[in-house]
Parts: sequence; C-alpha cells; structure tokens
Amino acid sequence: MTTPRRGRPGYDLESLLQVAVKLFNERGYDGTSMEDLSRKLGITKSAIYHHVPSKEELLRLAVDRALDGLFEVADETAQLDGRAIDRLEHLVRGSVLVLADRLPFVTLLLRVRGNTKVERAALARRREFDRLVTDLVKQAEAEGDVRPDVDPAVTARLVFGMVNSLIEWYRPRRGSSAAEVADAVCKVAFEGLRTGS
Amino acid sequence: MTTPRRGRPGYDLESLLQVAVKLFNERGYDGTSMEDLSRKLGITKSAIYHHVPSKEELLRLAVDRALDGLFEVADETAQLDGRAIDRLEHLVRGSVLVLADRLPFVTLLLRVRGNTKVERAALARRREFDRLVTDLVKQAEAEGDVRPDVDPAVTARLVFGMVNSLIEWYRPRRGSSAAEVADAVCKVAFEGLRTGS
DNA sequence: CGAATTACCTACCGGACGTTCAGTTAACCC
DNA sequence: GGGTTAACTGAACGTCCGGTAGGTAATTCG
Repeated sequence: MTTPRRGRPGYDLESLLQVAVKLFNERGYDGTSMEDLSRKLGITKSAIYHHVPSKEELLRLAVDRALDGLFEVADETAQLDGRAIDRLEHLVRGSVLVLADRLPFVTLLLRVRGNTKVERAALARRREFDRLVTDLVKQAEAEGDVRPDVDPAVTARLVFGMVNSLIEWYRPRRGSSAAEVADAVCKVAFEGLRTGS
Repeated sequence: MTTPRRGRPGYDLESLLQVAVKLFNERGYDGTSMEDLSRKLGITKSAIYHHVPSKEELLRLAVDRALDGLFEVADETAQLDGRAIDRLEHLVRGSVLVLADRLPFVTLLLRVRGNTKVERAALARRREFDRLVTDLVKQAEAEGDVRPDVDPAVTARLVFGMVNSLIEWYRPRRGSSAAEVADAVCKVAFEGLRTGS
C-alpha cells in the first residue's frame, strides 16, 4: 500500500508532521519545545531539522492544510446555485466534514494568536473565510429564509461557533460518523434545539 | 470614588492582573514572557514579583475568576424550579452575561491546555460545569422539550460552542449590550436560525 | 518630623530555548 | 562491492526564560 521509499528508513516530513501537530495540540504550540517533540519522535532534536527548516514551518504546513480544506468547501459552495440558505447549509455541512477529517490541523489553526508572520497570514485567511460566511447569511436573510431579528454577522459567528466547537469535543470513532455529527449541527443550527417550534 | 491607598502609588495586584490577562490573551500565556509583561506595565520584571509569586499565579487568579462566575450562575440555576428547558435557558443566558462581563478571564480559561497543575485544576472545574449542562439537556429531553433526534451530550456541547464563541468576536461597546447578545444566542440556539420553522 | 506602608530598581543566576554544523548510519540499486 | 539516497547523531552556540537578593523611592498616618 505505502510506496516504498529509498534511503534509510525513518520519518519523512508527513509522518513527522502528524506527530508534531498532535503534540502542539496537546501542549500548545508555544508550550511545546523542539526537545519535547524530538523525545516524542524518538530521535534527536537536530534530526528534526533534516525534515523542516524551523519550528514555525511545521506550524505553517499545518494551518495551510486546514485552510486549504475549508476554502475547497467554500469554492465548491460558491459554484452552487439555488437559495442562499441551502448554500449555507452546504457550507456548514462541508466545514464539519473538513473539521472532522483534518481535526488536528484545524485545531491548531483555531488557536493561532498572531504572534508571527505565519500566524498573521493564517488569521487573515480565516477572516476571509468568515466574510464569506457572513455574506451568505446576509443573502439568506435578504431572501427571507433566515430570522431577521438577529444581526447576520452575529448569526454567522454563532453558527460557526457551533461548528468550530468540534475541535474541543469531537473524537473520531467507529459508530458516530462525521456525517452524523454534521446532521446534528445542521439540525440544531437551522431548526433549534427546542421541540414543537 | 477609588479608595485612596497608602504607600507609594503604582500598580496593585488587581490593576496588574488586568494588564497581564489582556496581554496573555493577545499573545497566548506561553507566548508572553514576564519581560513582555513588564514592558507593557512600564516597570521592571522583578517589580512584578512584588505583587505575585509567579507567572502561574497570575494564570490561577484569572481562570478562577472566570470559573467562579460560571459556577455562581450554575448554582443559581440549580436552585430554580420549573421545566428543565427553562432552567437551561437561564443557564445559557447567565453564562453569556458572565462571558461578557469577565471576557478576558473567560478567554484565558477557554484556552488552557493542561500543561501544569493549575491548568489541570481549571480543566477539571470546566468539565464539572460541562457535566451540569449535559445533565440539564438530558432532563429537558426527558421532559419532551428538547428534540430527541440529537444526542443530549452533543446538543449541550453545540449550544455551549455557540456561547463560548463569544470570546472570539464579542467586544463590549455602547449600543450592543450583553443582554442583547444573550437574547440572540437564546433565539438561535432554541429556535434555530431558519424562519417559518 | 519619623514610622509605617507599598511600589519599585539594579544586578544577577541556572537552565531551557531554537538552531547550526560536521559527521555517521542504514536502506536501495546496479 | 560501490554509489546514491535519505535519516539521523552529538556537541555546541548565543539568547531568552522565570525567578531571586538586597537595596531604594514615594506616599500616608500620627
């Protein structure tokens, strides 16, 4: 299955990144030293620099993977036609699936603070995504499909507050698929948790 | 208005804590050095240690202030009677008000990772709060007031995902009061964002 | 005034941090 | 076996980190 690689066996960039991102999420990016990481990997600190030029590059790779996934869904959504609320539901559902599929990467992304250029670039892309969502909610409200008594910007943030909360509690397991979680999110977000309406 | 203090004027623990928590939120706790903080305060690093025995103590003070606020609301909620869904709404609304009132402290709390004893203690109290919420949702579902087609634990997490998202976007300003935001949260959470039902 | 109180400064410590450099080891291919 | 490729080691580096020791400055109270 796995393509046999040449040279001495060990980590490649991909497998190293997996471990790094997991550790960054457990202890925080700033709270994880390269020595912590090397210990977890079972190799020396300097060996990490064979695969990646700096600690920050690991962060860049991770957050880009998350952002690329989200923008794929956004682009997909933009090419749909039909009512805005249906496109919004598509975006919400797709975002949940990306969150679930790339959980460690998105987790790292959502905790970025903006201390460095890499982090600020990630925040800028995040804001762009947020703007897309807000515009979609505004349009759906203009079409009369979204409650008009709440500011669209607030609605957008609340819905994606729900979506993004997945990084705090969703853990992949056999049984509860990501699609089921996406259904739950859409139900609660669009219809509310109360019965009887 | 302010009680005149004795001794040399300057920071006291309270005013220092305000600045510290704000900076921790901007750069992350681990990403903020005591020298960063001293520069922001306009005093030397060692002067900080006149007010507080360690960096971690600043964190403890902050997260405890957030948790105390949340548990006050929870205790208040537990003493109510009536249907569980009404108590749940009270808890949600009250939590939003605490978030808004103690925003910097709650922000710091919600980013704690569990690297130290202080952080693990905070996480334990958070989990206790989460359990209260989940139990309330379960009860409301048993009383037939909450949609039965979503796992109560998931519902609880989604609703508080919405609530907790406030730390990412809510900024106090004249005009939009915290009570208005609490209304918006309750509307979307309980009735959904879609019109017509 | 002097005592009490409170906030602050200079100078420093040991250790942890991210990163570098010059080699070494283990696999594959001919 | 020899060449190629890729992963890794060990010892250092300059810097920044959280924290300490001992003395000083500015205010209030009597």
